[in-house]
Amino acid sequence: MATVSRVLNDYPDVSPVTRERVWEAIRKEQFVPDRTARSLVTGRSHVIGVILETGVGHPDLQHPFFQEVLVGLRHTVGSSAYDLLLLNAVESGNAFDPQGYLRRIRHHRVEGVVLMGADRHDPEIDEVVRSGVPCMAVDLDLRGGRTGYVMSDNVGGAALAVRHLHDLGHRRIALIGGSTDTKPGVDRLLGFRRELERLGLRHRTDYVREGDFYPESGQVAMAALLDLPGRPTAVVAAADLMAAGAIQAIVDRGLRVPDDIAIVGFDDIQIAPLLQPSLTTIRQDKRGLGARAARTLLRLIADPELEPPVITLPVELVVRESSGGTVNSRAAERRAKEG
Amino acid sequence: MATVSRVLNDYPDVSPVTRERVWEAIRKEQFVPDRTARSLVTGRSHVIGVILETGVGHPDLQHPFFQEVLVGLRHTVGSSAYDLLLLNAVESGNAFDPQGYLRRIRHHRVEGVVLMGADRHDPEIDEVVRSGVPCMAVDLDLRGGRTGYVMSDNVGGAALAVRHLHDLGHRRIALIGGSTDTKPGVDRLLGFRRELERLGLRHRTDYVREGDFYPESGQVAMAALLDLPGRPTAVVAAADLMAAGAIQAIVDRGLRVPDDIAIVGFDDIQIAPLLQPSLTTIRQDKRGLGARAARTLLRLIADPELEPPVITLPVELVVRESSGGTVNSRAAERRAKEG
DNA sequence: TTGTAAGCGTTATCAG
DNA sequence: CTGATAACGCTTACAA
Repeated sequence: MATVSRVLNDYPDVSPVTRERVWEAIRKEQFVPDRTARSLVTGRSHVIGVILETGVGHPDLQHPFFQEVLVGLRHTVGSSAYDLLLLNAVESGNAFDPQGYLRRIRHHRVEGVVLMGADRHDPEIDEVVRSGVPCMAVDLDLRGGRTGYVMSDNVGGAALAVRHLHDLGHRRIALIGGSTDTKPGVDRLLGFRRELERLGLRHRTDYVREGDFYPESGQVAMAALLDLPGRPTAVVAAADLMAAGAIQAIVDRGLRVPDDIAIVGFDDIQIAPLLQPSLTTIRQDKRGLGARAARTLLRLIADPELEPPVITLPVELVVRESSGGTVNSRAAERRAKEG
Repeated sequence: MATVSRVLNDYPDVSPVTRERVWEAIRKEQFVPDRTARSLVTGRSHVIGVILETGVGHPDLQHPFFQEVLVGLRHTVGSSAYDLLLLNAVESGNAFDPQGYLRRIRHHRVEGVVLMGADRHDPEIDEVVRSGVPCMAVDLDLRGGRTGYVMSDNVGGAALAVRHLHDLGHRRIALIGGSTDTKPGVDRLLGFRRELERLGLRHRTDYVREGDFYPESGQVAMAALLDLPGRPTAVVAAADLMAAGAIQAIVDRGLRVPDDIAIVGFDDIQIAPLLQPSLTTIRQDKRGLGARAARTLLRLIADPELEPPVITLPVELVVRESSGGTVNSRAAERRAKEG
């Protein structure tokens, strides 16, 4: 029995002959080691938990951004010996079953947790972070003894978007920002402001609207911007979905993108190139975020001494039609003159 | 010890006083029952596996359709005492760790499996189906002693799309079908053909193209259709993403939707209303598919005698701009005359 | 109604 | 190098 265990775990102190005999038997019996029993004694589970907050209105699992992050996660985790457990926030009916995240984590002996789309101030999340279980957050600035995070260069990305529009001759640039409850929301706003300043453009507070990363909010914000006296000629949206909503609002008014209003999005989700017009956007390396979070988490699990890092991934401007950046810049010059 | 167990499991034979004392202690100690230990003795894990095939090119987790199904799954499973384990297809580096699905399932003592986006002829999938573990497939016609499936009324949906276009006056209707390797692909083709026949329309084989449910294939197929002598005036795409690709192809030629070509999609994914023009489509109840699969699976797990069912969910025509169905039907009459 | 004791399938610790 | 044996934390007879 013990020898079988040794063979299974690749321990060196087994004679080649015995080893082969054991493998033989394992194959013949179709033997699969039982994870539960092993977990019981080792304390390890080979399971990584994923917390992806499920609001009633906006299950974040549904936001294309997180889906792509999840793909990266899955891929990286999959090539290790771990599996992903989707931790549900929903309460169970049964009284003894763990309800909170932390309880579920302990229950399943989850070895590490990836946190996405969760509320930074949720006490449950706090509990998890403090628990000492290794955690990596994505797009969420959570820190702790065993908790780090991965995030795109949101400040730089927003600045990039502004600069691009400025280069195209735009001077009246507005922002449909993300929720300022979130770090990405705050950082994109910051990058937007800074670049405006750096370029010597006037900063109009009525040119800044706050959305929630989803289409409707982009549509509403855009409608408001269009009502402004001296409406903007260009808009940076802090998420592609909001950009899509904004385009809707523009088209609804009988205006055109990019001729009347230029749009730059953020994320470069799968459908960005499929929109009409195709969306100029700041590309986040979504899979990279997932992969990086996973890789770091695995290291955090393996090495208890490792200091949880804060990782920033670069972003990239992808020029398509919605900014008018692909056509010749005759119009740009005109706009620049108009100020 | 045993008494604690009894309290935890809500057994009746515990005095109210003792029961309360135990709960008290549990709360005080922040005690969380260990799932691994319990699993070891009960043989149950409270874990449902999810197989979502990850091709290199098209991780299906990335298809919006499956994402929404997953939301439904998660929600339903979450309100029971189960958690979802994402089973990775990727092989692990470690020799003893389970590689195939079935091994991973046994390894984790997964109680039931939801199958999505997998290849019907994959021997690994076959293994799982034959294993006797309760399974429910979504959009996949897998049957077995303990395996059933849930699927939309694809035949009816395709027919609905054709009829809608016919009602609008179209007579030259083409199909960008899904992969005929898949049941939905076959069924949508079938529905398309049948309805054409029923309406007494001629069936042109060059009006039927096969795609793979992703945008590029829609674009390619549409380009081919546009090259046809006597090109169609309307196209049914067997997936919204393909419809989006088709619209691209049309716009690229300087043609317009729906004026030159009307389009109807399939799925009603999140971004369908955000496309320009917004997409007329056949709505699948994606969350319903997930929820139904989950509910049925839970029953299958609870009752070993239960015959695994085949469930069909109704679909619904959602009229938006891309079919020209929202505008007045002057054009429709004209087209009808032209035949 | 409660406590005692025997497993569940592994790994880890010891002798041999 | 290999075979016993004791945990791991829980459930479940079985006794008390």
